[in-house]
Amino acid sequence: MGKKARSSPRREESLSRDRIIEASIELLDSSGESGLTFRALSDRLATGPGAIYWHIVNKSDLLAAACDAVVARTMNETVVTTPEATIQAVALGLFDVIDEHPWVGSALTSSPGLSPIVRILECIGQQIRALGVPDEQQWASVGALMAYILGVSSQNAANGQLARTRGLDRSDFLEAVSTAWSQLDPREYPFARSVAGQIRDHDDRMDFLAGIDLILSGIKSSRGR
Amino acid sequence: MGKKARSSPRREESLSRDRIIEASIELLDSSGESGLTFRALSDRLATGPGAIYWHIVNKSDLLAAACDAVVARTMNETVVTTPEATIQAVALGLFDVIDEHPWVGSALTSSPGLSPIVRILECIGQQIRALGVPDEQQWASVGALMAYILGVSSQNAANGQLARTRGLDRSDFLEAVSTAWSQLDPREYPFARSVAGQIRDHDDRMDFLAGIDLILSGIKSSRGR
DNA sequence: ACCTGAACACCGTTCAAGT
DNA sequence: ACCTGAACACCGTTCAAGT
Repeated sequence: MGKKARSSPRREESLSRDRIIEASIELLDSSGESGLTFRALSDRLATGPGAIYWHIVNKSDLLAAACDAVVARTMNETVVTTPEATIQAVALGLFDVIDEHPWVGSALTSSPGLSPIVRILECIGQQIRALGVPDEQQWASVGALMAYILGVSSQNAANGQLARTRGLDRSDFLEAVSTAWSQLDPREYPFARSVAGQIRDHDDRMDFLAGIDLILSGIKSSRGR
Repeated sequence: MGKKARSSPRREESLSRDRIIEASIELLDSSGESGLTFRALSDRLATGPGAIYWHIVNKSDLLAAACDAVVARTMNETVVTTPEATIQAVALGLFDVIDEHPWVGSALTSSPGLSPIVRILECIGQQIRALGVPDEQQWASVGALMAYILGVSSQNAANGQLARTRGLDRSDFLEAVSTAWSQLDPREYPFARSVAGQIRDHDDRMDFLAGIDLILSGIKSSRGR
């Protein structure tokens, strides 16, 4: 129970941008967005807070870099087959990374460096092209898919975090939302009340894929004009 | 040039939750998310930082309340006509509020109180029902539309903020993104390069509406199974 | 019941000083 | 060239004390 019995292992390698980013990801995963602190980070890296600034410009740069690293890893893992299957695969891949690393969701939207966004756009864009979507419609199609993928994934991850904050697991959380919605004023919220039941026992990933198919079918049906 | 010549007008009314939320919105609009501070807020309200805690539980509650107030205002302004037109109207309404109040975008995603989300879901859900979408597809349809609307609007607002940070107007910013993309490695980023030209002179709001139509056509085409 | 404002335990960031 | 760690100017939040 010694005051501070060498909590972190003695530093073996010298500091580097990559080692800092790697440690940041671990910190973000274990303690969330608010857990990434220059003090916590320098503790883990067995150095002082000032040292980090030699390799990283500031906190938002650090967050963007961590985000890019995680996204790049996922994009590289995606196997390219048919356009539809590839889009589904990359969508599910992103859904799962964001679920595993909830901080990626919010970091992506406000990402000052655009690189992770461009990575995703490129991959989806190539498939949209392969589908034979005419030039003028490519931008809107890719935009719709990306907004959907990132939007739903972020919301899903935010729900998961919110649930965790309240000490519930996912199904307890959905249960709570479901009953809250079913108690809304039926005059003002008829629709929310009517879908309250559906929300309880649905599969987030399946619904997510159903939405992708919906958008893909919209893209294909308006392809011939 | 007196040290501090009564910067804020003397308080006339007593403090209240509504007055605090109103002042928070002004502060968020004028100085962004980082401008909302208990000290800045209490200055503007001519009181001490502790007083605010009598009416508000904490900062995230305050942000959620400000967000809800702005969203509720927009939703109430939307005129209901045909389902398609109503969905377009509410989508454009949200696009514009989020453009005007960029902080709403990020606050909506991580909103711990779900009320603004439910407001939007209810409005869109009623239109989806009116379109005759079968029960099992309603959830996915509404989810796709909401994710698209909030996703694109938030991204658009984030771009605007990013541009402002760098002291550029919107078209200068798009110009910069366009040239950055056109300089990407053609082997790795063929698609991004090819759409780089399109990004320069496009109308964000028009593209946004095109995406809505795309999703609506997907919803309608899969409606009969 | 409502407000005050000092105090606490944090932040990100800087920078003289070291090696 | 790279690292150290004290110091600065902030935060959100609490709470004894006032009215």
